[in-house]
Amino acid sequence: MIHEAPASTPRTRPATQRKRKEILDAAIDIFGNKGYANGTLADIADQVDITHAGVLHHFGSKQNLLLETLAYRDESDVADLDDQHIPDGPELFLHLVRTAVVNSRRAGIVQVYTVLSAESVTDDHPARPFFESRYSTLRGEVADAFRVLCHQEGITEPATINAASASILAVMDGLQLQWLLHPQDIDLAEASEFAIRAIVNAVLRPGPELSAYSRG
Amino acid sequence: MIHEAPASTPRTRPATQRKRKEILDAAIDIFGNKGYANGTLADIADQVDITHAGVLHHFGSKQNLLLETLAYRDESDVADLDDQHIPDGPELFLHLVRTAVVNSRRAGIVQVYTVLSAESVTDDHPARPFFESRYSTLRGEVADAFRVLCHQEGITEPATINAASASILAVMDGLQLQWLLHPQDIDLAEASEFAIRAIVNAVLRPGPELSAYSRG
DNA sequence: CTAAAGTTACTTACCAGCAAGTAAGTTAAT
DNA sequence: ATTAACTTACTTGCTGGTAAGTAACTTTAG
Repeated sequence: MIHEAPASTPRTRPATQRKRKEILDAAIDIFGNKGYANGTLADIADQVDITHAGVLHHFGSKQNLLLETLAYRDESDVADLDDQHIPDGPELFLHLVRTAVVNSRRAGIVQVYTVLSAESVTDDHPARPFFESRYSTLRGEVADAFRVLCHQEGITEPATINAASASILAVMDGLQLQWLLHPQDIDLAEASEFAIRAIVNAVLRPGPELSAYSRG
Repeated sequence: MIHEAPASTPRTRPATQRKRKEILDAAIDIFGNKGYANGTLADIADQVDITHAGVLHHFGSKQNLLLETLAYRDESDVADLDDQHIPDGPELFLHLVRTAVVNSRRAGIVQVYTVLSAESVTDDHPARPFFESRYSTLRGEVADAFRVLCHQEGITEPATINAASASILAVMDGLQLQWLLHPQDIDLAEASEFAIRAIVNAVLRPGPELSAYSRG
Protein backbone atom coordinates (compact mmCIF):
# COMPACT_ATOMS: atom_id res chain seq x y z
CA MET A 1 0.00 0.00 0.00
CA ILE A 2 1.27 3.40 -0.99
CA HIS A 3 0.97 6.63 0.92
CA GLU A 4 -1.24 9.03 -0.93
CA ALA A 5 0.88 12.02 -1.80
CA PRO A 6 -0.94 14.80 0.01
CA ALA A 7 0.08 17.83 -1.99
CA SER A 8 1.58 16.15 -5.02
CA THR A 9 -1.22 16.82 -7.48
CA PRO A 10 -0.61 20.37 -8.75
CA ARG A 11 -4.36 20.79 -8.88
CA THR A 12 -3.77 23.55 -6.35
CA ARG A 13 -3.52 26.37 -8.77
CA PRO A 14 -4.62 29.47 -6.83
CA ALA A 15 -6.96 30.85 -9.47
CA THR A 16 -8.53 27.45 -9.89
CA GLN A 17 -9.47 27.12 -6.26
CA ARG A 18 -10.95 30.56 -6.44
CA LYS A 19 -12.98 29.70 -9.50
CA ARG A 20 -14.25 26.53 -7.86
CA LYS A 21 -15.53 28.52 -4.92
CA GLU A 22 -17.15 30.97 -7.25
CA ILE A 23 -18.95 28.10 -8.91
CA LEU A 24 -19.97 26.61 -5.58
CA ASP A 25 -21.38 29.94 -4.45
CA ALA A 26 -23.30 30.22 -7.68
CA ALA A 27 -24.58 26.67 -7.22
CA ILE A 28 -25.88 27.54 -3.76
CA ASP A 29 -27.70 30.45 -5.27
CA ILE A 30 -29.20 28.53 -8.15
CA PHE A 31 -30.07 25.34 -6.30
CA GLY A 32 -31.60 27.47 -3.58
CA ASN A 33 -33.64 29.58 -5.94
CA LYS A 34 -34.65 26.94 -8.45
CA GLY A 35 -34.10 23.58 -6.80
CA TYR A 36 -31.74 20.86 -7.98
CA ALA A 37 -34.07 19.34 -10.56
CA ASN A 38 -35.01 22.68 -12.02
CA GLY A 39 -31.74 24.58 -11.75
CA THR A 40 -29.39 24.06 -14.66
CA LEU A 41 -25.65 23.99 -15.14
CA ALA A 42 -26.04 26.85 -17.59
CA ASP A 43 -27.71 28.96 -14.89
CA ILE A 44 -24.73 28.37 -12.64
CA ALA A 45 -22.18 28.85 -15.39
CA ASP A 46 -23.72 32.19 -16.39
CA GLN A 47 -23.17 33.58 -12.91
CA VAL A 48 -19.43 32.97 -13.13
CA ASP A 49 -19.12 33.90 -16.80
CA ILE A 50 -18.17 30.57 -18.22
CA THR A 51 -20.11 27.99 -20.19
CA HIS A 52 -21.83 24.98 -18.72
CA ALA A 53 -19.07 22.80 -20.10
CA GLY A 54 -16.64 24.80 -18.02
CA VAL A 55 -18.56 23.90 -14.89
CA LEU A 56 -18.45 20.25 -15.88
CA HIS A 57 -14.73 20.52 -16.34
CA HIS A 58 -14.39 21.37 -12.65
CA PHE A 59 -17.03 19.11 -11.18
CA GLY A 60 -17.56 16.28 -13.63
CA SER A 61 -21.32 16.05 -13.31
CA LYS A 62 -24.28 17.96 -12.03
CA GLN A 63 -24.84 15.40 -9.32
CA ASN A 64 -21.29 15.69 -8.10
CA LEU A 65 -21.57 19.46 -8.06
CA LEU A 66 -24.61 19.17 -5.81
CA LEU A 67 -22.77 16.94 -3.38
CA GLU A 68 -19.74 19.18 -3.29
CA THR A 69 -21.99 22.18 -2.83
CA LEU A 70 -23.57 20.65 0.25
CA ALA A 71 -20.20 19.70 1.68
CA TYR A 72 -18.87 23.17 0.94
CA ARG A 73 -21.72 24.81 2.84
CA ASP A 74 -21.17 22.60 5.82
CA GLU A 75 -17.49 23.29 6.07
CA SER A 76 -17.92 27.04 5.78
CA ASP A 77 -20.41 26.83 8.64
CA VAL A 78 -17.93 24.98 10.77
CA ALA A 79 -15.23 27.45 9.81
CA ASP A 80 -17.43 30.26 11.12
CA LEU A 81 -17.51 28.59 14.48
CA ASP A 82 -14.81 29.78 16.86
CA ASP A 83 -13.56 26.44 18.03
CA GLN A 84 -14.27 23.98 15.24
CA HIS A 85 -16.89 22.04 17.14
CA ILE A 86 -20.48 22.55 18.10
CA PRO A 87 -20.91 23.27 21.82
CA ASP A 88 -22.34 20.51 23.93
CA GLY A 89 -24.54 20.57 26.98
CA PRO A 90 -27.10 23.33 27.47
CA GLU A 91 -24.93 25.71 25.50
CA LEU A 92 -26.10 23.86 22.41
CA PHE A 93 -29.61 25.19 22.79
CA LEU A 94 -28.37 28.74 22.92
CA HIS A 95 -26.19 28.00 19.95
CA LEU A 96 -29.24 26.84 18.00
CA VAL A 97 -31.06 30.05 18.84
CA ARG A 98 -28.06 32.06 17.71
CA THR A 99 -28.05 30.04 14.51
CA ALA A 100 -31.64 31.09 13.91
CA VAL A 101 -30.66 34.70 14.45
CA VAL A 102 -27.82 34.39 11.98
CA ASN A 103 -30.04 32.55 9.50
CA SER A 104 -32.57 35.34 9.48
CA ARG A 105 -29.89 37.39 7.75
CA ARG A 106 -29.10 34.87 5.04
CA ALA A 107 -32.19 33.74 3.27
CA GLY A 108 -30.14 32.22 0.49
CA ILE A 109 -28.50 29.63 2.66
CA VAL A 110 -31.73 28.83 4.43
CA GLN A 111 -33.43 28.34 1.12
CA VAL A 112 -30.90 25.82 -0.20
CA TYR A 113 -31.35 23.64 2.82
CA THR A 114 -35.11 23.98 2.87
CA VAL A 115 -35.54 23.22 -0.81
CA LEU A 116 -32.92 20.49 -1.07
CA SER A 117 -33.77 18.66 2.14
CA ALA A 118 -37.38 18.29 1.04
CA GLU A 119 -36.42 17.43 -2.50
CA SER A 120 -34.09 14.77 -1.12
CA VAL A 121 -36.98 12.53 -0.08
CA THR A 122 -37.94 12.03 -3.73
CA ASP A 123 -36.98 8.89 -5.63
CA ASP A 124 -33.25 8.20 -5.77
CA HIS A 125 -32.30 11.76 -5.01
CA PRO A 126 -28.53 12.20 -4.87
CA ALA A 127 -28.67 14.37 -1.75
CA ARG A 128 -30.66 11.89 0.30
CA PRO A 129 -27.68 10.22 2.03
CA PHE A 130 -26.36 13.64 2.91
CA PHE A 131 -29.54 14.70 4.66
CA GLU A 132 -30.08 11.33 6.29
CA SER A 133 -26.73 11.43 7.97
CA ARG A 134 -27.08 15.11 8.73
CA TYR A 135 -30.30 14.65 10.67
CA SER A 136 -29.06 11.54 12.44
CA THR A 137 -25.98 13.39 13.59
CA LEU A 138 -27.85 16.49 14.67
CA ARG A 139 -30.48 14.54 16.58
CA GLY A 140 -27.71 12.69 18.38
CA GLU A 141 -26.03 15.93 19.36
CA VAL A 142 -29.23 17.47 20.63
CA ALA A 143 -30.08 14.32 22.56
CA ASP A 144 -26.65 14.42 24.19
CA ALA A 145 -27.23 18.01 25.19
CA PHE A 146 -30.52 16.97 26.78
CA ARG A 147 -28.81 14.23 28.75
CA VAL A 148 -26.21 16.64 30.07
CA LEU A 149 -28.90 19.13 30.95
CA CYS A 150 -31.01 16.55 32.78
CA HIS A 151 -28.01 15.43 34.78
CA GLN A 152 -27.18 19.02 35.61
CA GLU A 153 -30.72 19.69 36.81
CA GLY A 154 -30.78 16.46 38.80
CA ILE A 155 -33.53 14.89 36.74
CA THR A 156 -33.59 11.29 35.57
CA GLU A 157 -33.55 11.26 31.80
CA PRO A 158 -37.16 11.26 30.63
CA ALA A 159 -38.39 9.13 27.73
CA THR A 160 -39.19 12.29 25.83
CA ILE A 161 -35.59 13.11 24.93
CA ASN A 162 -35.74 11.54 21.49
CA ALA A 163 -39.02 13.15 20.56
CA ALA A 164 -37.73 16.47 21.86
CA SER A 165 -34.50 16.26 19.89
CA ALA A 166 -36.31 15.61 16.66
CA SER A 167 -38.83 18.32 17.52
CA ILE A 168 -36.22 21.00 18.02
CA LEU A 169 -34.71 20.41 14.60
CA ALA A 170 -38.21 20.16 13.18
CA VAL A 171 -39.41 23.54 14.44
CA MET A 172 -36.31 25.21 13.17
CA ASP A 173 -36.83 23.75 9.71
CA GLY A 174 -40.55 24.36 9.68
CA LEU A 175 -40.19 27.96 10.78
CA GLN A 176 -37.65 28.54 8.06
CA LEU A 177 -40.14 27.39 5.46
CA GLN A 178 -42.85 29.71 6.75
CA TRP A 179 -40.37 32.53 7.00
CA LEU A 180 -39.33 32.04 3.38
CA LEU A 181 -42.98 32.20 2.35
CA HIS A 182 -43.87 35.14 4.61
CA PRO A 183 -40.76 37.05 5.64
CA GLN A 184 -42.94 39.88 6.97
CA ASP A 185 -45.18 37.76 9.17
CA ILE A 186 -42.65 35.42 10.72
CA ASP A 187 -39.92 36.52 13.08
CA LEU A 188 -37.55 33.64 12.63
CA ALA A 189 -35.31 34.40 15.58
CA GLU A 190 -38.10 35.12 18.03
CA ALA A 191 -40.23 32.14 17.06
CA SER A 192 -37.26 29.78 17.13
CA GLU A 193 -36.27 30.91 20.58
CA PHE A 194 -39.80 30.53 21.85
CA ALA A 195 -40.17 27.03 20.44
CA ILE A 196 -36.81 25.74 21.58
CA ARG A 197 -37.41 27.09 25.03
CA ALA A 198 -40.86 25.47 25.10
CA ILE A 199 -39.44 22.09 24.16
CA VAL A 200 -36.50 22.23 26.53
CA ASN A 201 -38.76 23.17 29.41
CA ALA A 202 -41.20 20.41 28.49
CA VAL A 203 -38.45 17.83 28.82
CA LEU A 204 -37.58 19.07 32.29
CA ARG A 205 -41.17 19.71 33.46
CA PRO A 206 -43.80 18.02 31.28
CA GLY A 207 -46.90 20.00 32.33
CA PRO A 208 -50.49 18.90 31.77
CA GLU A 209 -51.65 16.77 28.88
CA LEU A 210 -53.52 18.41 26.03
CA SER A 211 -56.74 16.61 26.88
CA ALA A 212 -56.76 18.42 30.21
CA TYR A 213 -57.80 21.59 28.41
CA SER A 214 -60.77 20.10 26.64
CA ARG A 215 -63.05 19.30 29.55
CA GLY A 216 -63.36 22.45 31.61
CA MET B 1 -78.54 38.38 -18.07
CA ILE B 2 -79.28 34.73 -18.48
CA HIS B 3 -79.40 32.10 -15.80
CA GLU B 4 -76.57 29.68 -16.21
CA ALA B 5 -78.14 26.34 -16.84
CA PRO B 6 -76.83 24.34 -13.90
CA ALA B 7 -76.84 20.88 -15.43
CA SER B 8 -76.75 21.89 -19.05
CA THR B 9 -73.08 21.24 -19.71
CA PRO B 10 -72.88 17.47 -20.07
CA ARG B 11 -69.30 17.63 -18.89
CA THR B 12 -70.55 15.56 -15.98
CA ARG B 13 -70.13 12.28 -17.71
CA PRO B 14 -69.73 9.74 -14.92
CA ALA B 15 -66.77 7.93 -16.43
CA THR B 16 -65.02 11.24 -17.03
CA GLN B 17 -65.23 12.33 -13.44
CA ARG B 18 -63.86 8.95 -12.45
CA LYS B 19 -60.96 9.25 -14.86
CA ARG B 20 -60.15 12.72 -13.63
CA LYS B 21 -59.91 11.43 -10.09
CA GLU B 22 -57.71 8.59 -11.27
CA ILE B 23 -55.40 11.13 -12.85
CA LEU B 24 -55.40 13.31 -9.75
CA ASP B 25 -54.51 10.32 -7.58
CA ALA B 26 -51.70 9.47 -9.95
CA ALA B 27 -50.53 13.07 -9.86
CA ILE B 28 -50.37 12.97 -6.08
CA ASP B 29 -48.26 9.87 -6.33
CA ILE B 30 -45.89 11.21 -8.96
CA PHE B 31 -45.53 14.75 -7.63
CA GLY B 32 -44.99 13.27 -4.18
CA ASN B 33 -42.37 10.79 -5.32
CA LYS B 34 -40.56 12.90 -7.89
CA GLY B 35 -41.52 16.50 -7.21
CA TYR B 36 -43.29 18.83 -9.59
CA ALA B 37 -40.25 19.87 -11.60
CA ASN B 38 -39.00 16.32 -11.98
CA GLY B 39 -42.26 14.42 -12.32
CA THR B 40 -43.57 14.27 -15.89
CA LEU B 41 -46.98 14.12 -17.48
CA ALA B 42 -45.95 10.84 -19.06
CA ASP B 43 -45.26 9.37 -15.60
CA ILE B 44 -48.75 10.30 -14.53
CA ALA B 45 -50.35 9.17 -17.78
CA ASP B 46 -48.69 5.77 -17.53
CA GLN B 47 -50.30 5.10 -14.19
CA VAL B 48 -53.79 5.53 -15.63
CA ASP B 49 -53.00 3.86 -18.94
CA ILE B 50 -53.40 6.80 -21.24
CA THR B 51 -50.90 9.00 -23.05
CA HIS B 52 -49.59 12.28 -21.77
CA ALA B 53 -51.75 14.05 -24.34
CA GLY B 54 -54.76 12.44 -22.70
CA VAL B 55 -53.83 14.01 -19.41
CA LEU B 56 -53.49 17.37 -21.09
CA HIS B 57 -56.93 16.91 -22.60
CA HIS B 58 -58.38 16.80 -19.10
CA PHE B 59 -56.26 19.41 -17.38
CA GLY B 60 -54.93 21.72 -20.07
CA SER B 61 -51.43 22.12 -18.71
CA LYS B 62 -49.05 20.60 -16.23
CA GLN B 63 -49.27 23.66 -14.05
CA ASN B 64 -53.04 23.52 -13.93
CA LEU B 65 -52.89 19.84 -13.05
CA LEU B 66 -50.69 20.69 -10.09
CA LEU B 67 -53.11 23.31 -8.84
CA GLU B 68 -56.10 21.03 -9.23
CA THR B 69 -54.19 18.28 -7.50
CA LEU B 70 -53.59 20.46 -4.47
CA ALA B 71 -57.21 21.57 -4.36
CA TYR B 72 -58.36 17.98 -4.74
CA ARG B 73 -56.29 16.86 -1.78
CA ASP B 74 -57.63 19.63 0.38
CA GLU B 75 -61.26 18.91 -0.37
CA SER B 76 -60.89 15.20 0.29
CA ASP B 77 -59.38 16.08 3.65
CA VAL B 78 -62.34 18.27 4.49
CA ALA B 79 -64.70 15.55 3.30
CA ASP B 80 -63.11 13.15 5.79
CA LEU B 81 -64.02 15.50 8.57
CA ASP B 82 -67.37 14.73 10.19
CA ASP B 83 -68.79 18.21 10.25
CA GLN B 84 -67.17 20.06 7.37
CA HIS B 85 -65.14 22.43 9.52
CA ILE B 86 -62.04 22.25 11.60
CA PRO B 87 -62.76 22.33 15.33
CA ASP B 88 -61.95 25.53 17.14
CA GLY B 89 -60.80 26.18 20.66
CA PRO B 90 -58.60 23.70 22.47
CA GLU B 91 -60.14 20.86 20.48
CA LEU B 92 -58.04 22.06 17.58
CA PHE B 93 -54.84 20.96 19.27
CA LEU B 94 -56.19 17.48 19.77
CA HIS B 95 -57.32 17.51 16.18
CA LEU B 96 -53.80 18.34 15.07
CA VAL B 97 -52.43 15.44 17.07
CA ARG B 98 -55.00 13.14 15.51
CA THR B 99 -53.97 14.45 12.11
CA ALA B 100 -50.41 13.43 12.86
CA VAL B 101 -51.62 9.96 13.82
CA VAL B 102 -53.56 9.65 10.59
CA ASN B 103 -50.64 11.01 8.58
CA SER B 104 -48.29 8.37 9.92
CA ARG B 105 -50.39 5.90 7.92
CA ARG B 106 -50.24 7.79 4.63
CA ALA B 107 -46.71 8.61 3.69
CA GLY B 108 -47.77 9.44 0.15
CA ILE B 109 -49.91 12.39 1.14
CA VAL B 110 -47.34 13.64 3.59
CA GLN B 111 -44.69 13.49 0.94
CA VAL B 112 -46.63 15.59 -1.59
CA TYR B 113 -47.03 18.36 0.91
CA THR B 114 -43.48 18.16 2.17
CA VAL B 115 -41.94 18.16 -1.27
CA LEU B 116 -44.25 20.69 -2.88
CA SER B 117 -44.37 23.16 -0.02
CA ALA B 118 -40.59 23.43 -0.02
CA GLU B 119 -40.39 23.50 -3.79
CA SER B 120 -42.95 26.30 -3.75
CA VAL B 121 -40.44 28.79 -2.37
CA THR B 122 -38.38 28.57 -5.57
CA ASP B 123 -38.61 31.20 -8.30
CA ASP B 124 -42.10 31.74 -9.68
CA HIS B 125 -43.37 28.39 -8.53
CA PRO B 126 -47.02 27.87 -9.47
CA ALA B 127 -47.89 26.38 -6.09
CA ARG B 128 -46.56 29.30 -4.10
CA PRO B 129 -49.86 31.20 -3.73
CA PHE B 130 -51.49 27.98 -2.61
CA PHE B 131 -49.05 27.42 0.21
CA GLU B 132 -48.91 31.06 1.19
CA SER B 133 -52.62 31.21 1.76
CA ARG B 134 -52.64 27.79 3.33
CA TYR B 135 -50.14 28.76 6.01
CA SER B 136 -51.76 32.12 6.63
CA THR B 137 -55.11 30.46 7.17
CA LEU B 138 -53.76 27.71 9.38
CA ARG B 139 -51.78 30.11 11.55
CA GLY B 140 -54.88 32.18 11.99
CA GLU B 141 -56.91 29.20 13.09
CA VAL B 142 -54.29 28.05 15.55
CA ALA B 143 -53.97 31.55 16.95
CA ASP B 144 -57.73 31.69 17.44
CA ALA B 145 -57.61 28.41 19.30
CA PHE B 146 -54.93 29.86 21.55
CA ARG B 147 -57.05 32.89 22.30
CA VAL B 148 -60.02 30.74 23.25
CA LEU B 149 -57.79 28.57 25.40
CA CYS B 150 -56.25 31.53 27.20
CA HIS B 151 -59.66 32.96 27.91
CA GLN B 152 -60.83 29.59 29.19
CA GLU B 153 -57.86 29.31 31.52
CA GLY B 154 -58.31 32.87 32.71
CA ILE B 155 -55.01 34.07 31.30
CA THR B 156 -54.47 37.35 29.51
CA GLU B 157 -53.36 36.58 25.97
CA PRO B 158 -49.56 36.48 25.97
CA ALA B 159 -47.44 37.97 23.21
CA THR B 160 -46.21 34.50 22.34
CA ILE B 161 -49.38 33.41 20.57
CA ASN B 162 -48.16 34.24 17.10
CA ALA B 163 -44.80 32.57 17.57
CA ALA B 164 -46.54 29.56 19.06
CA SER B 165 -49.01 29.25 16.22
CA ALA B 166 -46.28 29.26 13.62
CA SER B 167 -44.23 26.88 15.75
CA ILE B 168 -46.96 24.29 15.98
CA LEU B 169 -47.32 24.10 12.22
CA ALA B 170 -43.56 24.16 11.92
CA VAL B 171 -42.91 21.15 14.14
CA MET B 172 -45.52 19.16 12.37
CA ASP B 173 -43.93 19.88 9.01
CA GLY B 174 -40.40 19.39 10.24
CA LEU B 175 -41.20 16.10 11.89
CA GLN B 176 -42.81 14.87 8.71
CA LEU B 177 -39.61 15.55 6.82
CA GLN B 178 -37.49 13.65 9.33
CA TRP B 179 -40.02 10.84 9.39
CA LEU B 180 -39.90 10.54 5.60
CA LEU B 181 -36.12 10.29 5.78
CA HIS B 182 -36.04 7.90 8.79
CA PRO B 183 -39.38 6.15 9.20
CA GLN B 184 -37.78 3.75 11.66
CA ASP B 185 -36.27 6.34 13.95
CA ILE B 186 -39.07 8.87 14.14
CA ASP B 187 -42.44 8.20 15.74
CA LEU B 188 -44.46 10.85 14.00
CA ALA B 189 -47.52 10.64 16.22
CA GLU B 190 -45.64 10.54 19.50
CA ALA B 191 -43.22 13.30 18.63
CA SER B 192 -45.98 15.54 17.28
CA GLU B 193 -48.01 15.13 20.42
CA PHE B 194 -45.03 15.87 22.60
CA ALA B 195 -44.12 19.00 20.69
CA ILE B 196 -47.63 20.41 20.45
CA ARG B 197 -48.15 19.82 24.14
CA ALA B 198 -44.85 21.52 24.90
CA ILE B 199 -45.78 24.58 22.89
CA VAL B 200 -49.32 24.85 24.24
CA ASN B 201 -48.07 24.61 27.80
CA ALA B 202 -45.38 27.18 27.10
CA VAL B 203 -48.01 29.70 26.04
CA LEU B 204 -49.93 29.18 29.27
CA ARG B 205 -46.91 28.91 31.56
CA PRO B 206 -43.68 30.20 29.99
CA GLY B 207 -41.11 28.59 32.30
CA PRO B 208 -37.48 29.66 32.65
CA GLU B 209 -35.43 31.17 29.88
CA LEU B 210 -32.84 29.05 28.12
CA SER B 211 -29.98 31.09 29.49
CA ALA B 212 -31.04 30.01 32.99
CA TYR B 213 -29.60 26.58 32.31
CA SER B 214 -26.19 27.76 31.26
CA ARG B 215 -24.86 29.25 34.50
CA GLY B 216 -25.33 26.62 37.20
C1' DC C 1 -87.30 4.98 -32.44
C1' DT C 2 -83.72 6.22 -35.34
C1' DA C 3 -80.39 8.66 -37.83
C1' DA C 4 -77.81 12.63 -38.27
C1' DA C 5 -75.04 15.99 -35.96
C1' DG C 6 -72.19 17.29 -32.56
C1' DT C 7 -69.26 16.51 -28.54
C1' DT C 8 -66.05 14.07 -25.65
C1' DA C 9 -62.16 11.31 -24.79
C1' DC C 10 -58.84 10.08 -26.24
C1' DT C 11 -54.48 8.51 -29.79
C1' DT C 12 -50.68 9.15 -32.90
C1' DA C 13 -47.43 12.03 -34.66
C1' DC C 14 -44.89 15.74 -34.33
C1' DC C 15 -42.24 19.90 -32.84
C1' DA C 16 -39.40 23.12 -30.58
C1' DG C 17 -36.69 23.76 -26.79
C1' DC C 18 -33.86 22.54 -23.37
C1' DA C 19 -30.46 20.02 -20.54
C1' DA C 20 -26.51 17.05 -19.48
C1' DG C 21 -22.74 15.25 -21.11
C1' DT C 22 -18.76 14.44 -24.64
C1' DA C 23 -15.11 15.35 -27.84
C1' DA C 24 -11.95 18.07 -29.85
C1' DG C 25 -9.74 22.18 -30.30
C1' DT C 26 -7.57 26.71 -28.27
C1' DT C 27 -5.23 29.57 -25.04
C1' DA C 28 -2.39 30.47 -21.21
C1' DA C 29 0.14 29.45 -17.09
C1' DT C 30 3.98 26.61 -14.96
C1' DA D 1 6.48 21.21 -23.38
C1' DT D 2 2.90 19.96 -20.60
C1' DT D 3 -0.96 20.38 -18.41
C1' DA D 4 -4.89 22.91 -16.80
C1' DA D 5 -8.74 25.75 -17.97
C1' DC D 6 -11.53 26.53 -20.63
C1' DT D 7 -14.72 27.13 -25.47
C1' DT D 8 -17.22 25.57 -29.42
C1' DA D 9 -19.80 22.35 -31.43
C1' DC D 10 -22.29 18.56 -31.20
C1' DT D 11 -25.17 14.43 -29.58
C1' DT D 12 -28.66 12.35 -27.17
C1' DG D 13 -32.61 12.15 -24.69
C1' DC D 14 -36.42 14.03 -22.77
C1' DT D 15 -40.58 17.21 -21.99
C1' DG D 16 -44.56 20.08 -22.43
C1' DG D 17 -47.52 21.36 -25.70
C1' DT D 18 -50.04 21.27 -30.30
C1' DA D 19 -52.44 19.44 -34.31
C1' DA D 20 -55.12 16.34 -36.48
C1' DG D 21 -57.54 12.33 -36.59
C1' DT D 22 -60.78 8.54 -34.73
C1' DA D 23 -64.07 5.98 -32.12
C1' DA D 24 -67.61 6.19 -28.90
C1' DC D 25 -71.03 8.41 -26.78
C1' DT D 26 -74.87 12.08 -26.32
C1' DT D 27 -78.16 15.05 -28.01
C1' DT D 28 -81.38 16.53 -31.28
C1' DA D 29 -84.59 16.25 -35.30
C1' DG D 30 -87.82 14.03 -37.64
